[in-house]
Amino acid sequence: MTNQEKKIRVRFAPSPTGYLHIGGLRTALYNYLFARKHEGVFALRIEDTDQKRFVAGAVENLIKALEQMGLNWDEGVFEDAQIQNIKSAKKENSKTYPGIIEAGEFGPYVQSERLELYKKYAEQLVSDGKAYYCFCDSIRLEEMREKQQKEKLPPMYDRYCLDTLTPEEVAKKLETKIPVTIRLKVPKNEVIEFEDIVRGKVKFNTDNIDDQVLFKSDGFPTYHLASVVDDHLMEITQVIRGEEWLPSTPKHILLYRAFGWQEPDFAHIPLLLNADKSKLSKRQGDVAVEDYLKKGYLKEAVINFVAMLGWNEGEGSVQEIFSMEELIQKFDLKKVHKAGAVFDIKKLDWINGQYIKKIPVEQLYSNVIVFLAEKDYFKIWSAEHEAWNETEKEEYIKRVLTIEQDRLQNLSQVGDENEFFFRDINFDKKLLYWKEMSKEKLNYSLEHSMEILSDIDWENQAPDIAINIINTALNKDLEVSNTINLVNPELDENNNELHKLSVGELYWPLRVALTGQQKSPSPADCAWVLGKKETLRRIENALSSL
RNA sequence: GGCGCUAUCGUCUAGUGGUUAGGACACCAGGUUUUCAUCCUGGUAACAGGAGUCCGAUUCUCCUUAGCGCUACCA
Repeated sequence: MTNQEKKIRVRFAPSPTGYLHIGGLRTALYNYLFARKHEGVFALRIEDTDQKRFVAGAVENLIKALEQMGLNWDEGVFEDAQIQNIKSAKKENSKTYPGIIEAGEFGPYVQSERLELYKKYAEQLVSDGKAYYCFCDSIRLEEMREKQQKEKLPPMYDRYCLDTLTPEEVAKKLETKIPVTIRLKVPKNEVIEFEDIVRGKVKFNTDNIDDQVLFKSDGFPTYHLASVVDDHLMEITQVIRGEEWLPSTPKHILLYRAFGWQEPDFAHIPLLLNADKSKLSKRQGDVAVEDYLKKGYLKEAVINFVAMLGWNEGEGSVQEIFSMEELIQKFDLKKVHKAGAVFDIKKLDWINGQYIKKIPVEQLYSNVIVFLAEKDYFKIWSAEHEAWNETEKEEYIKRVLTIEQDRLQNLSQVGDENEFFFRDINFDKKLLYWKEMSKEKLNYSLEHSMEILSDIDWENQAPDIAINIINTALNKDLEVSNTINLVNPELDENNNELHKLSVGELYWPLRVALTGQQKSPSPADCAWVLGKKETLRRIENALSSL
């Protein structure tokens, strides 16, 4: 039976190193889409076989981020809150991670809880003559490699322990508790060929493959052994993973063969790249999914963006925006690209804007609030600032705006590290306006922002003006009663007119809701002056008044 | 160094043995806009190079080049 004919089972198997990498998200997404499309199972397994890299809370972070992005999985590791939705009858608390629950028939799903298993299989390979014990220490290995490099030879294990040790010597050494590893005995001059779903035929000669360590002296397996054993035991049918694993795939195939197991299908998806085409890294921007969420990107937009990096439906399609349902329906591993894709944040911004336009106004208000609150620059709603009195706030505002002015004047000197700051407050446009504005005008908006906000009879004025403004924003064609519905979705949940309000238009109702005025500083700035509590109160009040 | 993968506008990509090589982002220009995360119209811009197969190659083959990945008791 081919893997395609079996019940489709795929997995995302991250190693918990702190956070969910954006590239990891895409790998998880492709697995998820493939599983859902074929009505298969999507599992989450934790590959924590490197003790040195242990990071507290990483597993929890991973689960949380995946959950936040709307990728739900069927078996593997879960957090408490998710577990009621999981069908599997078998649920157990993780032995290593407090608060983590493992559900599914193929557990444990945490590799550090499967050590005995790997040991058993590694030893089986030794007794079958497919692997061997190695007692070489790191010093010898290092010297060996140095020598090989000097001689311009590929650095590979020289089989010292296989070639020189007699079975008796091995047995003796085993008893003495000298650190020992188990290495795969890679056959000589054999061609390993396999059909990769995205790349087609790929060939490797075993002469270039090192006798990989399978089982480490600390009692943990390496990735190679653990993933092969687990994928087989968990009945994984397609291994969908990053391209960086392509060179080690022949090792894995050798392992499947040594065990006499059927290989899964492999799909090696292209890398995500920095602007300079190197593998996407922390150095050149955010790589953690949670960072993007924090900046106000919508999860739908991030998913949409990441899905299109290396895949599209082809056939001349010009569609750019896909819902998760559409992605599931249209996703095809064969349409995944071979070449890496540069992660271009500008396109994400645009996609995000498309999604912002679609979401209901009411939700958008809260989104704006979140967005404002998360601005790096306007760190205004911390406990510290909430406690400030008006004078302190004014002082602070003036100070910040002065800095802003300086920054504007020195725009050309600002380096890449401030890109985020400028993007967030749309500096290109702001710069133009400010350049044109006279000093007095600038002062006007500064000094009067406080005045406006304190003087107006906001309670009475705001609602009327809001209706007017919104009417204007909507091309003046709509009845006032309609408009009320637009702004208060609860009155008519099916009112899709809501979607007609554009992002820009949102600023007007928001301004009026906050200030009761048609002319005022930016709503963003007003919200900042008012503080989070008051801002929310005024928005709610405006909504209910309508 | 060795092995492998990859190669269409700046970026994400569509596409074909014969096309004005299409779309989107970005960019530029113009317009719209009561400042803001508005909108509209238009424009610039690509088949890495060289052989071969063919009447014809961006498309098929080979080579070169470039980029990237891997080359650990990391994953």
